[in-house]
Amino acid sequence: MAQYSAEVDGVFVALADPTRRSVIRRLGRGPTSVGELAADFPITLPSFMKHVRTLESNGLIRTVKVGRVRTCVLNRDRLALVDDWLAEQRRTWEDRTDRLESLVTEPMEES
Amino acid sequence: MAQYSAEVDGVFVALADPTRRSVIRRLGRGPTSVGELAADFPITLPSFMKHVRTLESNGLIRTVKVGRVRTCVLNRDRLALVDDWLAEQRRTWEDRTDRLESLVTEPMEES
DNA sequence: CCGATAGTTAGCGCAAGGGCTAACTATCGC
DNA sequence: GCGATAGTTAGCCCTTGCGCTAACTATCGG
Repeated sequence: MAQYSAEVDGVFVALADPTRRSVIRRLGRGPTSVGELAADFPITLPSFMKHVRTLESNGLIRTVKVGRVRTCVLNRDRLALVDDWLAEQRRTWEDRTDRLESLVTEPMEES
Repeated sequence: MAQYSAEVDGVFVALADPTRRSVIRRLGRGPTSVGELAADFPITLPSFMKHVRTLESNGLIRTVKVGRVRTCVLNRDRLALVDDWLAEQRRTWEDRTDRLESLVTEPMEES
């Protein structure tokens, strides 16, 4: 039961927000300043910064401030945790026969 | 900007909770009744049911009630959305050179 | 039919999440 | 040095999420 990994949890929590997922996508194209990133979203800078902090504190991005500009960089390694999690799922369900599945495969009316 | 897919969003939101991820893992081993699932967690049944509903309404599991027992089944297809999302990330960042990355690769002191 | 079992419904409490404004700090450019 | 630019801090609001109890419904078993 359980197997609570705070790391994995943090990553999933960070990815649960569409704004943050968009930031990740954007950063896939290369490092970008906070201001430039924020311009894509209809929220205020302070609100946006919270997302940046969340992403950073969960390890999905790194940021560096040079002068007055903070630049964000994607941390791909961390996304791999999601991959690992998915892989583990697959491993689990490949280990078993699917006989029982058929019992409920055809969707019936909800009670 | 954006590309808001409610489906993808729902899946990530559902996966953001450790209890729900554990349920997914468990269901990887085969269909299981609500009661049996709930026994693994230190929360009350009604609380647990909310997680089940969340998983179901986001398409990660299906459930069928037979007599007084509700049985849950994993819906693997839905997990594939996560896979797709990750694949898209990789596609994006494979399309570019990594020159800029080095600028910030060595962690500096936080401001 | 009656008690036990398996979920369900209703409603409540509280902490966290995501948004905002206002006001402040720290460069940069000239 | 001064104004504009780029973040940052502080504090507030409101909704949502996740947990709980209490009480109810609906099988199942005998």
